[in-house]
Amino acid sequence: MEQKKSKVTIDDVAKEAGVAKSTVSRIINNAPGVKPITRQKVTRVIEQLGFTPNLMARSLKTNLRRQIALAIDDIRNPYYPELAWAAEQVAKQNDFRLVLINHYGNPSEELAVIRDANDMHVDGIVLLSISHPKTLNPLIKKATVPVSLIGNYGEDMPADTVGLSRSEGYLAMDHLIRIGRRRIAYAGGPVTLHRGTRYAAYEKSLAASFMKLDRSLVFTGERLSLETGMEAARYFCGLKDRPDAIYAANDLVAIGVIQGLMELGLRVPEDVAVVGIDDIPWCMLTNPKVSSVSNLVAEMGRIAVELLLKRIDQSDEPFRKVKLEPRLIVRESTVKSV
Amino acid sequence: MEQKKSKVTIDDVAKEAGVAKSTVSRIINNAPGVKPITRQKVTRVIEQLGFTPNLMARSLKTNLRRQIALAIDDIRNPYYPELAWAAEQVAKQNDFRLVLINHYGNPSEELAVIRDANDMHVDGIVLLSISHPKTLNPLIKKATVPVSLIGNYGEDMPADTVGLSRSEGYLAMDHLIRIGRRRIAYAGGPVTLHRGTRYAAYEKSLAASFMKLDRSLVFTGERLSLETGMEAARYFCGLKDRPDAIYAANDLVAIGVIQGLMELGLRVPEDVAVVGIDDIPWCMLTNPKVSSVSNLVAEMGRIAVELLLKRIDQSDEPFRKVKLEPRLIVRESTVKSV
DNA sequence: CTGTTAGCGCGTTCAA
DNA sequence: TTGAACGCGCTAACAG
Repeated sequence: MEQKKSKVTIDDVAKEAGVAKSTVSRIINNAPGVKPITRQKVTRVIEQLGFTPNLMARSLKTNLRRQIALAIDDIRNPYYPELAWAAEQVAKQNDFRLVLINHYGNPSEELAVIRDANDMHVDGIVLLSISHPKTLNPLIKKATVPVSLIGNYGEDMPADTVGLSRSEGYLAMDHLIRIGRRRIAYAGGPVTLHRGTRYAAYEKSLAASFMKLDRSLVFTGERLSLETGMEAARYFCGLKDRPDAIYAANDLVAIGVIQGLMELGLRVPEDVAVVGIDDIPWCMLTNPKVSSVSNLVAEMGRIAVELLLKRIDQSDEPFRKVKLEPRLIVRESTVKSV
Repeated sequence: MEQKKSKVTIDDVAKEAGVAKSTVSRIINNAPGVKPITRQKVTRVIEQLGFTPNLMARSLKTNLRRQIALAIDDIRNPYYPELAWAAEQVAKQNDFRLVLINHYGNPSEELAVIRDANDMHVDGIVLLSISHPKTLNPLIKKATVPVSLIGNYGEDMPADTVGLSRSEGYLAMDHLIRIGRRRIAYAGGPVTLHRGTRYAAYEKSLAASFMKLDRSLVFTGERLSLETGMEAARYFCGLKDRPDAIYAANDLVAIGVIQGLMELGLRVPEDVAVVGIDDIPWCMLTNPKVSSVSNLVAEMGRIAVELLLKRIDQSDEPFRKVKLEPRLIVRESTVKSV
């Protein structure tokens, strides 16, 4: 009765059914060439004994673990639950489990994820790298399991990749310019983040519209957080020549900016239009609701896992680089609601 | 060069170093009784060959996988990232990984998690059950790995448990009553959720204050969502005798209620005070910020994992039932900001 | 202090 | 169609 921890093995089944364990093995793996009679008999015994194969032993043989890892910087970032959810969905559909790893954007931890790949019971890794260390490439090459990357990396990465066809920033900037804003400011974190593409989009968009870059309109805080946004708002309001629009490096910053502006008595979007990036769920909860650019995070998670599973299954195809088109979502922080 | 997938084994190391593999085993497990000289030599070879032990084989022997599962209903619920994060932290500190499972509050899926425990590479399960099926108890008894429960269950659950010392609802209701509100409404989902404790707190608190229960002040939607909150707001505003306070079953509902009320031209908290439960991060982003009751979700996650790891390590101690005290957090949706 | 040996539970030849 | 035997890579006795 109290055999809580005792596991019934394939041998127990074989003995009980009066067959060899290889026969049982064939049956649990749906292998052909087993007389229906035998199959039925053994199946009954399996039910009866409540046998389930020991995956550890099986993995040792097959070298397949039916698990993949999802390595992101911090699940608490509102950006990720959608991603993790989508990834887990696809994994589950294929009878894989998902191991969650937070690497905190710490370059060494990001690398450790790959290096420790074989120390984990995983058949592959979905990695979203923030810092994108230069050593990533060689490390992936040496990895014992395939890696699927989310984000935009160099073309030479030896991994399947799903990213955006162009920086979300261009859509955000285009939008601000198109609604007639002329003094557009940038609020973000260190420019190295996201490999600078979000900031680069700022400079390039300005140039493309023949607007000159005003360094005083660039605010960079420590992290992409609400606090940074609020500091940015205070900073911009202190300027003699206030911006009439702010392009924030992500929604958290955008929301902080909006709160900061409103606390200082400014109206959004009338006085200052604000646009963010990521389209996190919070965008729809604030007042005004935040215009943002969606990078289709759930879609990326889904595709990244699909690519990974495909490669685990068959690893000799050329690497695929999937590009998604970011999508502008106009809400109330840039255009007065009708 | 292109040996990406080939793994060097303990035998390779042994051969290369000219020792027996048991010696290598001792070294990688930091077992005592190895001459420093030998240890150094072998260590060098390990480095050189880039050997890392095959965990599958090790697990097969030790029956320890160094992985635990975290089963919650849906990671997209804003309530959970904190929990998942805390759980992963503790796991990582103990050199365990965390497998994420969404069971969608689906009773059968909740049960399947436990039933499939041995089909997963996990040493234990942290389970947060929403529906709390009656068959949970016997299933946990039969499980092959220990289970650690988050939430409030019966005292007879054969598992370590971390829950709250009393329903968060009492704190919320106390608060509303104490700030002088007399017509307090309830907005939530099906009363069966959370085993009804959040609604029960509503009735009991009213009774304890000698306020009579008015059925017209109880609104129950389909799910605990923003939409439900907005519907509730519209419903309550349509009443001839409007409530002056609303106790929402969770923060999502509370935020929806607030949005709904404000769209209808009511002031929060002046006309109607609103309090939620869970203290999700969003509470601090809205305007007004939402008063809520924190159930210390990160703390619960941390403790649940600690209890689980302790039991994995030593399974014969009596089950521990940890109770945490929920905490009221007063923000702007109940008391006018100073 | 180190080597030899025997499994852990399963999949997979190869014979029968 | 089935069975016997071997080995995946590792740990854990037991010798030496």
